[in-house]
Amino acid sequence: MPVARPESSDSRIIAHVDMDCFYVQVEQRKLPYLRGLPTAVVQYNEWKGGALIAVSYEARTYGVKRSMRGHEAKEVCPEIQLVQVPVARGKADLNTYRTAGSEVVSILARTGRCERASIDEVYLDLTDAAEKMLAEAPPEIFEPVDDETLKSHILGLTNERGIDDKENVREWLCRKNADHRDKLLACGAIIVAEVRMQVLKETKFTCSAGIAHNKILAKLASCMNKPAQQTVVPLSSVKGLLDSLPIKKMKQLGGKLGSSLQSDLGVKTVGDLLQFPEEKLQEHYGVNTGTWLWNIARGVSGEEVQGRLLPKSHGSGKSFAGPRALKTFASVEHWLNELCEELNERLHSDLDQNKRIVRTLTLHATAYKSCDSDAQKNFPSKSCPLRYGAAKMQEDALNLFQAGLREYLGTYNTRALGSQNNGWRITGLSVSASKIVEIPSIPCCLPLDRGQDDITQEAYLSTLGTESCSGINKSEEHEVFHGEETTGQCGMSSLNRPEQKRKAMKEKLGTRSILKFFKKTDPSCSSIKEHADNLQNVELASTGVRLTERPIEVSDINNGQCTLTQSEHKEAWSYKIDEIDSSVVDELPPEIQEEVRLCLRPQKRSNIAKRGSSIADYFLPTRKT
DNA sequence: ACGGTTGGTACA
DNA sequence: TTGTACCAA
Repeated sequence: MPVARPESSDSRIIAHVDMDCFYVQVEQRKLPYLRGLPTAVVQYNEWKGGALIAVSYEARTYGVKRSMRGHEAKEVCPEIQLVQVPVARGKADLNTYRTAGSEVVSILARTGRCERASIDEVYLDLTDAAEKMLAEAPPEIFEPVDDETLKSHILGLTNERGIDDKENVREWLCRKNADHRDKLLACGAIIVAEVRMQVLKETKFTCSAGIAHNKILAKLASCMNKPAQQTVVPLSSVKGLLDSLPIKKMKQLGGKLGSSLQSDLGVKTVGDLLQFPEEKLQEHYGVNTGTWLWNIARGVSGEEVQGRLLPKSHGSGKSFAGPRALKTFASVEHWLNELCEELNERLHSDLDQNKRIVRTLTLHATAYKSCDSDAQKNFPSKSCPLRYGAAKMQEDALNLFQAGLREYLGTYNTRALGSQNNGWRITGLSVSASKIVEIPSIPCCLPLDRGQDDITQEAYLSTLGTESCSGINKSEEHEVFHGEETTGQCGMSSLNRPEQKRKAMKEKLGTRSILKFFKKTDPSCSSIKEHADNLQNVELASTGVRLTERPIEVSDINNGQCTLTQSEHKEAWSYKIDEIDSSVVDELPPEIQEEVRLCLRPQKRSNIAKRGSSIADYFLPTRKT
């Protein structure tokens, strides 16, 4: 539960952007004849037509739901178009959606501090941009005519004179005597409408958005009017909104905590929460959660937009339902190998594109014992330092599994570990990589060792050659995603980046792009500074000149990951460098080890000795004290 | 014992 | 720190 911060008096302007049935849109862009048809994306299709994971709005009108199987969907909507998620290595492969999500993030990030909340959701802190707009071009003077802005939904706004709805919204946006915070919200709405149009223009994807004074209200609002619409939450509407809102609608309260509030305290709506003193809530749910609940009831939430464009971990997993549960050690090994191959590939993409290395490998499994009475225990997750290369990861993952299985089965039953099954079943396996550290100055052309698989390695090297090294493509891509680069800062991409071109593009452009209101005041997100430092370039991007010059396509982005700005590297590096353990460096692809070591300060060796310095120590049975 | 897969956070 | 649990979509 996020820590509440009531002291921050929420006069920020926050937006939550939510892609509309995102996977469907990705498939419809790829297959344009699907546009306008009832469509769903299904994962696998062997069993009952596969599981729906995204449903178009046309299909929803037939009652098609995300929880359905493909066959059920066909029953209620016979003409529904079912598109399958790509499969690689016997499992669902979501890379195309990751890539598409990154396209969107890279556009939204131009507006201000940006947090990638999921593959298809983003938070934006538009406070600075809104304040700048209000100061320099307030809506009350430069009346917005933009249709997308006027289609906004303003919670609590009534249309008493029965005039045209858009005219009604325009009047609200332009009120001279409005509260300062309402004026900022109006600016936020204009900014969000414009950036949503830009997303549509550059990606062909629609999205919906909520604009409010904090994250939780923005999130709440973003799904109130879908698809392709935006909703504003003025301060004056908050109480009326929350009073009758079912408690489960609030983010974080859709699960057990929400149920507990309902059953234990009789709280049905957020408004019902208001009766309870903070102390009471703390007694029931702990200090942090109690305070958080007390604030949420009042529409207060101080969580900041994180300023993070990239995921904090990578995972690859698969479930083995019912009869497909794994019974043999060999089958577990097989699937771990597949999962590790995918993970390894994604880690190398991250290294390539973002210069990030990963430090920890974790194995999760779900299991049950058919005969055993001791059904409570979960299969324990296990982790160890991550060694790059598919073969090493496979070896380590299998060892982690073995360690977990021993613990899961208990000491008496260890003889059952042989390849014969002795009652245990594995219904889920996943490997994940976490503790990602950004590293500077890895030359982008280094041929990285991919691991053992020749085919994979070959494919990798070829993409590296064309995409990462010399090609025009790559430098163009850098230009889209990077801001100005700090000179002298381990300048890797300055080599092949056409700086001159930027300057040449400084010509005068359309007069009133709102993106010019982005300001550099927030030190916590360096990318904002960069964009502010390059106003002309930002304007270029926002006015579609870049688009005209070279449209963004799916193939422009390698593997579902955005590229970090250089100064983000610098900032992260400056305080994370000391944390890199030399034993981790040992496990990097040999070619970059030296590179990384050069950047390490006079070693501060610390915490490798706990388990011993050998990887093998991580797989021994955990000893009791 | 099946919406799957992928991700995030809080806490002990 | 590691491992668990919960949450979301």
